[in-house]
Amino acid sequence: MNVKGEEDHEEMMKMEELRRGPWTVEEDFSLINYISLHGEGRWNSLARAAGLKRTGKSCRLRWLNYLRPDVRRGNITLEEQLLILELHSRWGNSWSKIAQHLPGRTDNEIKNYWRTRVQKHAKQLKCDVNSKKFKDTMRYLWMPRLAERIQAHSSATIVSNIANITESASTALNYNTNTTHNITESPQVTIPQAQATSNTICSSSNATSFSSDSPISDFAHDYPNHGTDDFQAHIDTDHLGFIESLISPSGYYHQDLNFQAMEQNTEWMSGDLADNLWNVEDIWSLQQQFNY
DNA sequence: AAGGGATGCAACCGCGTTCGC
DNA sequence: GGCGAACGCGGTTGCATCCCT
Repeated sequence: MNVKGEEDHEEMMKMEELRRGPWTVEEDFSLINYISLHGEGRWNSLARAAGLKRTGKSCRLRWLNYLRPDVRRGNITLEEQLLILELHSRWGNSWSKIAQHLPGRTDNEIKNYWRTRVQKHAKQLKCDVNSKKFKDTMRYLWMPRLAERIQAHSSATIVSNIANITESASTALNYNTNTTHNITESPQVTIPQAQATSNTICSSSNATSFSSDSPISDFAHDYPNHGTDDFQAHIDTDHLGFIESLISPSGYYHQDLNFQAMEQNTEWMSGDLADNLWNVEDIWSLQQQFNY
């Protein structure tokens, strides 16, 4: 065996010692314990020092996506869904960038959400997730509906509080539905202008007439930490301003869409969020009104 | 009850970037 | 400035679980 061969063999031996696949409780404990004592970083040496037969990469991933104390687990909330849609429309698949604006959520989690939920619906609609058709469907149907539901769920608590804040903040931010404004340090939440000149912004005639029967428990489920400092802290004022802007009559419903008829005709706005927001048949029939 | 497809998510991989020597 | 190691990101895979027949 030549020198190169020996090196390869040694590398293989090292590889054989390394564990892969799901982490055990013992491994998790070792990693948490080590990081709590010595901090994170230098992942390869950390893995060795902690006695873990894992690559540094694997340790880093396990820590960031699962073991970190501030990782927020559980269902993606309405608000988070709305934010993901908006930020994705702005930045595309920059998951880590998007994740920075969803406290406690990891890029991996957001990526998985996008792939399993959003792309699934694009597939069902037989259109590309990056197509104008799909983006418009998101923008003019899904996002306003999410915003409506968020307000319906939280009108007595969060949004009313935030609305006050937003109102005062909007002055400082020179916020209105036709401008952009800052979210934390960088995202510019653009309030869409309904296809520029060809489609004008219009109001929904009965935008607040639904979802009021949604059980309050939904809210408790979606916002398990609401009311806590932590939760309040993660509600960015500007995010809520953005949500408010999506809600008619100041929102940006497509003028050609007959939402009143749709709401009378479907049940897709009530019940479980994720499924009912995307009643494919309803959306598809509405899409015909886009005159593509 | 079983088995096969669908789904969701944790984990891995490859590659580009950053850092430190 | 060059080089290797470490880091971070987006894409992909593998597997456990769920659901339907």
